[in-house]
Amino acid sequence: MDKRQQLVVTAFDLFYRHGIHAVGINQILQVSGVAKKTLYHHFSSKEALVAAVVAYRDAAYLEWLNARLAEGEQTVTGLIHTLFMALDDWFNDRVEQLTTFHGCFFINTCGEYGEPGHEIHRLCARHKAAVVNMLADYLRRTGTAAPATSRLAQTLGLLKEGAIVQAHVQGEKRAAITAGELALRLAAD
Amino acid sequence: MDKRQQLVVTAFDLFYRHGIHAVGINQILQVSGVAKKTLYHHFSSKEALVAAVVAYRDAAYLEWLNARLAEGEQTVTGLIHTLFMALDDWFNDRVEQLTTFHGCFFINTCGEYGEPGHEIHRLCARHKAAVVNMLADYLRRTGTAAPATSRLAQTLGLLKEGAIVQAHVQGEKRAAITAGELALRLAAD
DNA sequence: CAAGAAGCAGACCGATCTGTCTACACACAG
DNA sequence: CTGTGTGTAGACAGATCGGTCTGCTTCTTG
Repeated sequence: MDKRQQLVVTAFDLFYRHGIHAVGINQILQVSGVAKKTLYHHFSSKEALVAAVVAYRDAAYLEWLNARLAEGEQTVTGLIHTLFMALDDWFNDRVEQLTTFHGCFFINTCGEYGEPGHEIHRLCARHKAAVVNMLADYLRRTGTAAPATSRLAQTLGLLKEGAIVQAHVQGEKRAAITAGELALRLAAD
Repeated sequence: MDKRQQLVVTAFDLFYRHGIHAVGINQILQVSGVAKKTLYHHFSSKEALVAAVVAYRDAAYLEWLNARLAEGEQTVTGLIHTLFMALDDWFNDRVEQLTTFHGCFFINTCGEYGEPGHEIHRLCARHKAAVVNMLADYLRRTGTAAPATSRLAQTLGLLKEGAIVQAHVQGEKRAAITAGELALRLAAD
């Protein structure tokens, strides 16, 4: 793994656990064992590193979710079941790929970059849109009618965010199961 | 307004807008026009101030929500309608009492204090539990059966968190309306 | 071989961080 | 009258912040 990747992975780990503004550059350097000069060779500023970390998590999360959805049954109910079982695995730390659950990195990050116009905030918004798009794609493949897919994908997204927040803030680790049952009831109409 | 309250209100405003770790003590002092000695007279540390700010927002939010729910129709569907209309007002900045919408302060704060054992995190969890309890209380008064009330209150809580996240991260200001429709469909069963 | 990219350690910069302290002012209760 | 509580302004301390820079090494590539 090259130094750039080492920095991004280490920074993600620390940012995810403690928040972005709570973690200093020097801490990232110490943990990753990379020299300061090297960091500023790859990134023009801390914020550029933050952007790279968001992009890294974006790619990792979408890859994981896509793999999970692809291996499930390709029906509407099958997809919903697969989605919320995947979330349940995540909440209960059965996915090494995503590291220990500390809520949604993108939601947490938007808490620190609250202005909707900020670049970091926009990257987070784009991630959430990408997730809903992915869900819509899978729904479309099941043969659901077009207007219903995007509406259902939005609904699943809303339930997913709600479950993540309840799992993180309240420690309600069964939130994915609950949300999945709600989703099935809503999709039945 | 005494100096202690001035500090808390100013700190909340800055924390809510920019995040907690991004705002320094000196900035709070400058904006509030309070002396540093006075701050440390009332609070033993920045974290003690943070705790007071969380408690302040907790009280303010619960008071607002309670007032809104009380003036609505006391039926299940009436309550759901009232709840999500209130959220819609919040998301679209029609509630001066809550200041400009920047997502949920408690969710944002949990992003910065990710460890579930941390005192600040626990205060946020308690707030979320208090909201669900309030919803359950109102549902109970409509004459709904006991086991159904707590389940429905949890569901409403999940939809509420999902709507808040979508409204903040995605800028989807209609999220409360969407979530309200879902809630009505779920409650109809 | 030469050049440049990528790496190291860490000194250094000015700014800012949380928190302490001095010195003084005013109000109010015993 | 005299302490106590609440307040002011701001110097100060020690640590840490993001970021720059020097000097040196190693690898790769034209």
